[in-house]
Amino acid sequence: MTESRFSAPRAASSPTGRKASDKRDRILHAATHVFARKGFHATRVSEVAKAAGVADGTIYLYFKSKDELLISIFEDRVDHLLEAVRREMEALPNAQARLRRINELQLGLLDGERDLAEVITVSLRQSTRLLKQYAAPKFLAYLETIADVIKGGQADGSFRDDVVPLDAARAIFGALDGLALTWALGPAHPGALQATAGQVASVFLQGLERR
Amino acid sequence: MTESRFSAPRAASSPTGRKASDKRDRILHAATHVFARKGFHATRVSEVAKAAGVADGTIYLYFKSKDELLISIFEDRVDHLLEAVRREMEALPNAQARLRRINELQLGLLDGERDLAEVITVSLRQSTRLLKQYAAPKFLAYLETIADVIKGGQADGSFRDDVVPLDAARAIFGALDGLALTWALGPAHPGALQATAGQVASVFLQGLERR
Amino acid sequence: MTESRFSAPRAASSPTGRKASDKRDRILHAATHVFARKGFHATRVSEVAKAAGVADGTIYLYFKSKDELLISIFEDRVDHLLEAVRREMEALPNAQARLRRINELQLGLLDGERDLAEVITVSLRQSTRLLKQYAAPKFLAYLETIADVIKGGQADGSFRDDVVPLDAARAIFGALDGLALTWALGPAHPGALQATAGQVASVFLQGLERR
Amino acid sequence: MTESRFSAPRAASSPTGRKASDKRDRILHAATHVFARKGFHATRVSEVAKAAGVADGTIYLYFKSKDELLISIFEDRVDHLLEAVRREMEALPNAQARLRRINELQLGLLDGERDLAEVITVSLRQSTRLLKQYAAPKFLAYLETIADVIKGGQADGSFRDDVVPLDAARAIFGALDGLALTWALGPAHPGALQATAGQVASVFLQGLERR
DNA sequence: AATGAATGAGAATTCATTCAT
DNA sequence: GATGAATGAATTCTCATTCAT
Repeated sequence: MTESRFSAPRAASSPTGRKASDKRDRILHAATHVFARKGFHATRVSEVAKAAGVADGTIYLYFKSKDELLISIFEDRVDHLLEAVRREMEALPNAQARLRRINELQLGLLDGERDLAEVITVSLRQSTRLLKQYAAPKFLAYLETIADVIKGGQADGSFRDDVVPLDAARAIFGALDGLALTWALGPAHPGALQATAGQVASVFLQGLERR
Repeated sequence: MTESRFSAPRAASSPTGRKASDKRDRILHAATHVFARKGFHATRVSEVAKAAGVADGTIYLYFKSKDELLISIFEDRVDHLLEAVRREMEALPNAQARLRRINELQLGLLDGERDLAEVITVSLRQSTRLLKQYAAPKFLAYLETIADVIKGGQADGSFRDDVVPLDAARAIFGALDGLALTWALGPAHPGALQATAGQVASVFLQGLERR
Repeated sequence: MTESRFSAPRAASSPTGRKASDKRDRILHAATHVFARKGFHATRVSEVAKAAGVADGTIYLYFKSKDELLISIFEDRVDHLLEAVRREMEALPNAQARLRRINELQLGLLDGERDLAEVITVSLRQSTRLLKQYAAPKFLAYLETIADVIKGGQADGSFRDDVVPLDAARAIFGALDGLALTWALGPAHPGALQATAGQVASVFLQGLERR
Repeated sequence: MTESRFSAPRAASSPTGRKASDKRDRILHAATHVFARKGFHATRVSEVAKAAGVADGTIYLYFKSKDELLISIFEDRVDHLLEAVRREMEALPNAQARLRRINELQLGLLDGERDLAEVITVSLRQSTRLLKQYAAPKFLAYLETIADVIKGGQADGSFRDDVVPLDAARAIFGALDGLALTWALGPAHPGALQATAGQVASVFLQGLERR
């Protein structure tokens, strides 16, 4: 019954069209929290609604289904990541620097956000549909961005030619995802992820280096 | 509620002396197979029964619940797998060879344990309770086995000292897991995974190499 | 709960002097159209709103509920139809001509009342409450109108005396209803129905003829 | 909770395979009764289950959906009708006798069964899917059987050539259906339907007669 | 008056589990 | 032990209706 618990303290930004997206975000945040705590399947839609302070039906105004809700958490994050990566890549001098930055960005987005990390690494795989979606356009776009960096390194002669860029991209994504998983499952150490990112980058860079 | 592991007459009884446990194994194998294909939640108990060639109710003579069935796969088989990995490690001459073998084993390329590898990769994360209660400790044990290989390599001077073994293990696990996931979900290209596995090992080995 | 027929200023108000009732009529016509197409239950209130070019909530300014909307179609329009049928009957010279005209009218071939005829045929039976409470009496009144035509034919000696007028009316209604239903459900063949209507009339007329 | 209320007093007929179809019939009868009373849409599946003395889920062992349940009532009846009509047709001397018998059979099947008549004439049209099904194979087969009788009459020169047999069949079916409808809506008069059947047949026969 | 975002009661259906045979 | 028909609790999603703007 209590209205607008998150009524957005973010000051009065734009005059119009903020309320609606507010609600979408509220649902998304609530879902991330509850999914992380109980797991996707064990969470009832009504629990998400309650946590978001909206009616059950309201969720379906913003998301087609419970599955879509989970997928949206993932895609929203990939969107941000993809945007950040694309924005920064050009400014960096070479493939090495780019790969390092990708590592930092991917882990940085989860660092300090246990719930999100848990959902991305654990709940995400609880939805068969999402799993199929794992090869979804947005995710693939991200992998291809990584692959492009590797291709760039191969083109300028600094990276080995014998690795398939897209497979390497998958391995890098997976490596970072694996770190996030164990981090999410273990005790919380804010900043720990970022620190590790440098090491992973270092190993991969040396591993990809042309001899 | 009644405890029921139904160890079953493994000695006397029938001519071959293993009839009862036969059925339990059949169910376990069938479940591993079907879970690997469709995921734990998407699989109906009746599908496991059908695949095992028994009636639905029969499953409940051997396992308390669907969850217990998944847990039993872990209890009965993951331990063996983990033990096998450790035993193999010892037999191998150096850290490089060991890391390569880890690659092969995790991707289930040998031993006909492909389904089991997939259950671990896909179904593992589908039961929150299972994940936290059973899988997490074993998962850590597995990671430590990998970490030990890396420590060994550092000790004998072939691997870099500046990487934290457990973090490297997490990254390696994640990289392989990510590849296996992509592969398990897409159309089957048996050869492709094996080739990729070799590449990943090569990258990691070069990446970990002491200069 | 509040009674609300909102008769609306039909005189003064706007330049054209019919704005408010305009909207009520628009909704009523839109509903007739959509109900005719999809049936009462399968039609969403929002679909009626869209077809009428008003907001969902606006419908509730003019009608208490979705059911009332259907009832209003009957109240506002079926009476007119029934009256029109009766008026027409009087103007026609003999029972044969009248029966032919009944055929045409019921099949909604004239007056642009096709949708209304379909609502009566299809939606009529979809609301049990509506059927029993509103439609049944009017339905009987309609049957009696047909029966009166037959009685007239018997009185002037052109129709057989051995058929019970009301039963014949029921049969005629049913025959036309059955044809309309088949026609409404299948692909539209405007000409085909008209041709069929003529045949049915012809058969019934010959069938009722006194020898 | 109470088991087997209708446990079949029909004596011990066949040794096996009677119980299951018993349950199907029980559900079918219960549904006919409840649908007739409350209408199809207003009836909850759980109400049918309760009336049949089975669990909600049991209904889905015998019928795919609530819609299928309604359709099955109709189709079972059409099956009986079709079978009876086909069995008898050959033995009858001419098209006139056949058409008379069809009339009797169609109405006779409903006479004395108010619930069934109400479901067939009213509830049947409450399901959009069923309406589509109105052109379903079984129903069409029945119409074609009637049409064949008419064709036969045209072939031997006793019926008019200018009517389309299938349209005439629809009109005849509709006429009988219309009689059943008003009978179902009005007060109960057992035997009334059968009596009327003769009149309708007489009108149609004279109407179809070649001059 | 008009809007349409939000509501939340309500219902069909699924499927793990049981138990009479 | 084995069966599989029957169970019924549990849950997503829909959609008529409301009401703040």
